[in-house]
Amino acid sequence: MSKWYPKNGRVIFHVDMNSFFASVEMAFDPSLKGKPLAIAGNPEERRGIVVTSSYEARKYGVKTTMPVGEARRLCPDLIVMSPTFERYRTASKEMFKILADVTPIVQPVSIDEGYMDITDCEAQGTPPELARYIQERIHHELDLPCSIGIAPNKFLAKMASDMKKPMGITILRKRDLAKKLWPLPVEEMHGIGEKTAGKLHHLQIKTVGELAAASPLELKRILGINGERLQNKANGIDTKPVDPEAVHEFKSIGTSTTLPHDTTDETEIRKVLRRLAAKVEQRMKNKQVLSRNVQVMIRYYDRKTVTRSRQLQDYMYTADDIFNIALQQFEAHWTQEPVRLLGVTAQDLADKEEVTQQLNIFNYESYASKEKLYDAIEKINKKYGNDTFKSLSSSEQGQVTTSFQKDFLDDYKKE
DNA sequence: TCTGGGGTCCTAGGACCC
DNA sequence: TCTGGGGTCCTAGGACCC
Repeated sequence: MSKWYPKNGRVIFHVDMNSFFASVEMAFDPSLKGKPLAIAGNPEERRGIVVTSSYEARKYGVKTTMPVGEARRLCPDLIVMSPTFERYRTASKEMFKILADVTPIVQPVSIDEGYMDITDCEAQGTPPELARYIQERIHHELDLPCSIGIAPNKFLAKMASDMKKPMGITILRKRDLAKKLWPLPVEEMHGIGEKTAGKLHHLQIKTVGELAAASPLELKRILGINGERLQNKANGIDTKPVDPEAVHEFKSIGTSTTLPHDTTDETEIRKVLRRLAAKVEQRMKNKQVLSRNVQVMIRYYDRKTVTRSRQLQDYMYTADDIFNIALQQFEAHWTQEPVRLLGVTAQDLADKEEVTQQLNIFNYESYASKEKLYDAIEKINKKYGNDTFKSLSSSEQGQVTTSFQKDFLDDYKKE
């Protein structure tokens, strides 16, 4: 067992659910099992692309992001279903519960995959035994297939989980690199997409092994700092820890929608923006965060896409605020050309609790006198409209005072 | 029937301050 | 009158991933 748990090394798992959405639907309705199934948006609303497909469908060449029409041509018996996200979220939670039974060091990276650091799980068995245990529990309890990669770091674990699907368990050690990793084409490496692969091909770098051995200066020239990182990964070097907290650290909350038809109708656009803003508000409320930056995204009929954002002085979260800023940004930058897609994103997020706490010193109790408070309310109403302040909860009142806090604090100190 | 919707990270230029 | 260099913030866009 000791060979598995090196003193200075780590043992990392990457757990990857196989064709997750399709598998969840099959677990929910077993009559779908063994059939070619695709989860896709509604073609009538121009959202008709394949999100996930079952292995049976993949045999026909059905692939993710393929338009439904094309998928049907390739596979006439294809069953096409709309996604039911509630089901996927529930299954995902159950899956992560099973992982958490093994170790608290679990980092979810998306709805259907996550990393685990099992270095300190020696008492529970060898890594292959543990992987088998996790895979079987997910299979028996949730009726879902997954693949697991076992490696000394996250990158290699990720590459490993990809090597055997479905229901694979793959060990990728440093000493296996030459045989298992280096022969792969660069575009199969996590972190290398179409553009980067193109640039590498230009330098006659076709395989991961060639990337590992390439000139660091050349790589830096064409890829910048990313060149060094990719080369390190190609050499099996990745020091990023499994971070269980990462999932709580949101950077943005956004939503977007492709319109059923391209439009230049401002009334319609306003309606859509309002709806998107309401959705963002709801999701911010669920996560208890405030935002200080709103971005609007406009995709035109020709798929040309622009984003315009605005940084604010104060944190906000209401649909009205989000909508007003988004609309203002839209109106300031729209070229009048037909719009295909609209998006609204709240950025520069902060924990509501933390912001409120910071503001607590500016709440009623802090003011030297009632007069001081009335004075503050008057100022706020003047800026935001009469009775605005009264209609807010105390924590919201705290937020509203942000922009005045400096004044107040100065006055307060004077007394 | 051409190409959805949710994100993260990085870069680069301009404004502004010292 | 001409003019450096560092740091930070803001904004827009690109690349990538699932």
